[in-house]
Amino acid sequence: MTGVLVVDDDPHLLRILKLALETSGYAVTTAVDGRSALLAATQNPLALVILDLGLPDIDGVTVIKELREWSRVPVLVLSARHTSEDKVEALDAGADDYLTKPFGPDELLARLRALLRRSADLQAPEPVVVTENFTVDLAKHRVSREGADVRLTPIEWKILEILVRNPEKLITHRQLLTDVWGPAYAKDSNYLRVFMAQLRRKLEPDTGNPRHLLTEAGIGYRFQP
Amino acid sequence: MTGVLVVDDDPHLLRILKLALETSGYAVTTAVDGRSALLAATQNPLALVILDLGLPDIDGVTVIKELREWSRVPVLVLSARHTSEDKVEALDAGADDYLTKPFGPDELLARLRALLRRSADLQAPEPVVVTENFTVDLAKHRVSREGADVRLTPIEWKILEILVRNPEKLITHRQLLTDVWGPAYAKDSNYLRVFMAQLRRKLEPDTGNPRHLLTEAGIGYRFQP
DNA sequence: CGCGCGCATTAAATCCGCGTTAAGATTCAC
DNA sequence: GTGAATCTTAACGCGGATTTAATGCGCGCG
Repeated sequence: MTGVLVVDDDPHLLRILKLALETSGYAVTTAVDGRSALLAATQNPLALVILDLGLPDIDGVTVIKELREWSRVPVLVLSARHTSEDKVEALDAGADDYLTKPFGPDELLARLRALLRRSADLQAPEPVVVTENFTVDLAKHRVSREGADVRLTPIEWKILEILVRNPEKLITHRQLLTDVWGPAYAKDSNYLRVFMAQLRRKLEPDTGNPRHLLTEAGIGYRFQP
Repeated sequence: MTGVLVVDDDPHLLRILKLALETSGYAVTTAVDGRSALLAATQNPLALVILDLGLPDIDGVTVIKELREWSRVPVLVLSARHTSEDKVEALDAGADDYLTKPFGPDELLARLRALLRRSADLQAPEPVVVTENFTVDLAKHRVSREGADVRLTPIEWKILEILVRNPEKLITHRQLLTDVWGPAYAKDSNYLRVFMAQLRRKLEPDTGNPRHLLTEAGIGYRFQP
């Protein structure tokens, strides 16, 4: 089943969209503001995001940019604003399509199909990441080591997921902190140290010499498959 | 250079589009009907097709379908028809985007960038700077020399990043100091000497005769790829 | 020729971030 | 309400990164 995240602050429109999408066979999760949208995006396996730009808490373009820091999921923008500047800004921030209200449900669904068709090309048919010591199944929210399941707490999972979704890429303290605890905690990296230690204790054979969850002193962490 | 095929039966609009695209740095080929469009698509290496639906010989949707028989090149449709049915038909035939006339050139270019960005993911996502002695991967925050990773400290990385992001450009002491240490340190260039020495020791084969990290006496430093 | 200036290089001293642990605080299930 | 799991907070030692200082080199200039 294809997972779609719909973000809109209008509960009415949200209901309609959810219904229409579910009727067409998509698995829909919803969010009503930017913060919870970004949260939901880390916690669900998504094939596409439908994003209304007019959100109560964060500017929609900012949501796109933050999402693009670590995800390439296709983003279809809805907006009441129809000037060229608005469209250019959203598209250049990382959106894939821009649909102005009011719009017909048929067109929305067709554009959605077009985006999914295009991104199906690069959908790595492997939501499972394997290392010689442990395996991570993004879709199933599961981690196992030597055949046995490893129990991860929510925060541990979230950190691991962000790192694993960006193999070999250096993820900064700032990004991890804001994605897990919110922007208010962007400075305090003590949390990270504690939880990275936990993760390594659970996943690394030798916590003193980590082979997959690497520290980049002063900057962040990196996952090495 | 990115190749774009523009198909439109209106010579005036065709000229305008060609000019706008070439100004933006694309290599443009043109066609005025469906038959020659399909022919041109077989003969040129294309990154994208801009297709007007109102063609004299073949129906535009048919053109898309025929093209899709053998090519997955992104197709951006232009059309004067703005009903849902038209859009759905074109998108489901294989188009990636549908823009109704009249449209602003800015929006067209933004949508085109969005499509190219998406399809670029499929090919080679390598924002890497290479010299004959070392390579710098900005996205992954990685530097390697002769295949082996080079460990850089945060400050070393920051300096290198600034230089590498501006190849051949002269960066002043002042700019490097303020970007790395903050405006308060804008005067003291001793820091820079120490760290440039470190960088050269790690990256240059002959630190006495640097080939890539050059000193511009009295002014600043320069990166030469 | 001697002097001063800016740069490169090195080594020592200082400082800070990291990993680690463990003790409260909080949340959640029942 | 109780207990277990999880999160927060604080403290400490270590190693590496940054800072600081000292030295040598090349060049222009008096």
